[in-house]
Amino acid sequence: MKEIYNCDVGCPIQNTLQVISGKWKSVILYHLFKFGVLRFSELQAKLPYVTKRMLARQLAELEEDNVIDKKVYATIPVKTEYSVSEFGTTLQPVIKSMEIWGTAYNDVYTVK
Amino acid sequence: MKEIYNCDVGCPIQNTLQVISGKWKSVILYHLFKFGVLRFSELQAKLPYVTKRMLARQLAELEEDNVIDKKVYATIPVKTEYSVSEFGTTLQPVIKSMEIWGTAYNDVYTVK
DNA sequence: CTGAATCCACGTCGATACTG
DNA sequence: CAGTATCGACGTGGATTCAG
Repeated sequence: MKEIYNCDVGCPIQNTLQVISGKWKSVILYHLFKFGVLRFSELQAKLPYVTKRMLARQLAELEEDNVIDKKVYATIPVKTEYSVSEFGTTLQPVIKSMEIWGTAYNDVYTVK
Repeated sequence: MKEIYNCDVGCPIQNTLQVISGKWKSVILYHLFKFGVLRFSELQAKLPYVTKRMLARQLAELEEDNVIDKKVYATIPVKTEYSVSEFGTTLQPVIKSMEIWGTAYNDVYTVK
């Protein structure tokens, strides 16, 4: 978590944005929900347009917010596994609704 | 719309992000869903931490994407009204799920 | 393989002032 | 009232390199 967007008028949306805003977080969560457990390199493959650096940063933030779990195997070479945490699963309806909308209106923005 | 996030692996989330990403868009939509029609100054009051400049920009983008409608009354002084468009209402489930989550986990990020 | 660290270009955003 | 224009500070993100 980096900052708190204040919004005195009472805006629950802000809370949600705190967790899933960030350029790629919701996409990462989408894939983790879909596949359960993914390694770093597997996530990279699924997000070809995200740099390693950015992916690492977004994952770190998600982990910091306890949305995902990270398991590191001290093998050589190292191997890591990411999965949605118990807390993170509460976000499933949000991601799901985004998926549904994005699927239904898939054609809206395919052409520039 | 500013750019297309490419994601060959088939990611409907990206489509949704195209429309509701942007720092304050989902919050704006949340308020518009809630109140139906809002003037510029009313939106400003509901988003005290957003500058006029940013609010105007986000509204312009939402309008450009046909998510909201803008009605200008050529009175003196000028008066504008914003409301969710017919297309924009399809986003209601997404915003709603964000609202539900943010309400349920309201306490998660109230303390730094 | 999975990152973290450094450097730097670029865009974003806030503050301020201005217009119709 | 509802914006737009300009400027400057700041953060973000990409490329590259290094490390465990």
